[in-house]
Amino acid sequence: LDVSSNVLAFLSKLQTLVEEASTKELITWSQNGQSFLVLDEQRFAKEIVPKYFKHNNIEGFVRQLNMYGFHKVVHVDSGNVKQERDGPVEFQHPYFKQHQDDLLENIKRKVSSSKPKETKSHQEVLSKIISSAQKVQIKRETVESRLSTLKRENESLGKWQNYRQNKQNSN
Amino acid sequence: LDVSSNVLAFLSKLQTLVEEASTKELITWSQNGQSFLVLDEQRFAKEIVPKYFKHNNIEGFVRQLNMYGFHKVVHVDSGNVKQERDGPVEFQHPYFKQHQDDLLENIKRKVSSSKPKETKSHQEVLSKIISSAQKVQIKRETVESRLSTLKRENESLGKWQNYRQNKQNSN
DNA sequence: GGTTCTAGAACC
DNA sequence: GGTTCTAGAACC
Repeated sequence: LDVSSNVLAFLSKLQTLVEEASTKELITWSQNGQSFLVLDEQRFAKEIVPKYFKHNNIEGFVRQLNMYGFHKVVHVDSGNVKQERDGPVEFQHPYFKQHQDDLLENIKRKVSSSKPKETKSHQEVLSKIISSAQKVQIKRETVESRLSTLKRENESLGKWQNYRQNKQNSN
Repeated sequence: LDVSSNVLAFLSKLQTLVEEASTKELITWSQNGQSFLVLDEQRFAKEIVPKYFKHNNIEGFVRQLNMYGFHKVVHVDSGNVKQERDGPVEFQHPYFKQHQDDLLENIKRKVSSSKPKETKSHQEVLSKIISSAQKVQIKRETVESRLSTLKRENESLGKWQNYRQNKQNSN
C-alpha cells in the first residue's frame, strides 16, 4: 500500500507496470497517453503478472481493473465491433493518464458490499410484507385479549346462571 | 443444433471434443470418466477452441460451461485450496459422464431470464413469509369467529341476567 | 443460443 | 484488499 501518496496497492503496481521501461514490450501507455495497452496477454500473464500479483492469469488482473473502474476499450472497425485475434488489449480510466499522476487519487475501488444489487427493492418488498404481517399479528393479539375477557365474563355469567338454575330447581 | 439427439449445439461440440482422439492431448475425460480435463488452457484456447467456436479464448468456453451448469473442480491439497500454476483444469457436470450419453438430455442451458440470480432464494423466503402470514391470518379468523360466538352467548346471558334482575327488582 | 465485458460473492 | 469461480447483461 503506497501510503505516501494515498494510492492503493493495485494502482501503484499498475502505475509502475505501465511506466516501467523494462516491461514496455508487454504493457505500456497508448500513443496519446489516454489509455494503456497489454500487447501480448499470454506473455504478460505468464511473465509479468506473477512478479506483481499472487497469480499468473489475465482474469485476475482484469477483475482488479474492473474493480477500480477501468474499462476495456472496444475497437470499432468500419461499423461493427471486431477485435482482431491476439491483438493488443486496451484499458482506460478517466483518472489514469500519462503524466497526470495527480488524478490518480480520484480512483476508488468499488466497495464489495455484502448487499447484492437488487437487495434494496427486495428489502422494500420484505419490509412491507413483514409490516403487514405484524399488523395482522397485533390485531390477532387484540382480538385474543378481548376473547379472554369475554370468556371470563361468560364463565362468571355461567356460574351465576347455574346458581339461578339450581336455586330454581331446588324451589 | 443437433436435432436428431435433441442435444444442444454446445453440448454436441463438447462431447466431440472430449471423446475425440485427435484432441486427447489437450482435452479428454478424466481417469474415472466422471469429469473432463483441459490439459493446457493456452494451447487449447488457441488451437482447438477456434475450430469449434467463434472465438479463441478460454473465457468464452468457461462461460458456456457455466451456462450449462458445469462446475470447475477445485482441487484441495492438504487442507487448503491450491491450484498449481498452468496445471490441468477440470470441469464436471452430474449429467456429463463417459459412456453415459443417455444422461446428456438432462443438461439444460440456463435461461437468460430477466429475473436476477437470487430470485429463487428470495422467492423461497417470500413464500415462507407469506405462508406464515396466512397462518396468522387464519388463526385470527378462527379466533374472531369464536369471539363472535362467545359474544352472542354473552349477550343472551346478559339479557337473561337482566331479565332475572328486573324480575327480582320487581318482586 | 453464442460471445464479451463486467460484477457478485465466497474465500483468502 | 486480492483472487477465483460463476453469473448478469448487452450485443451479436
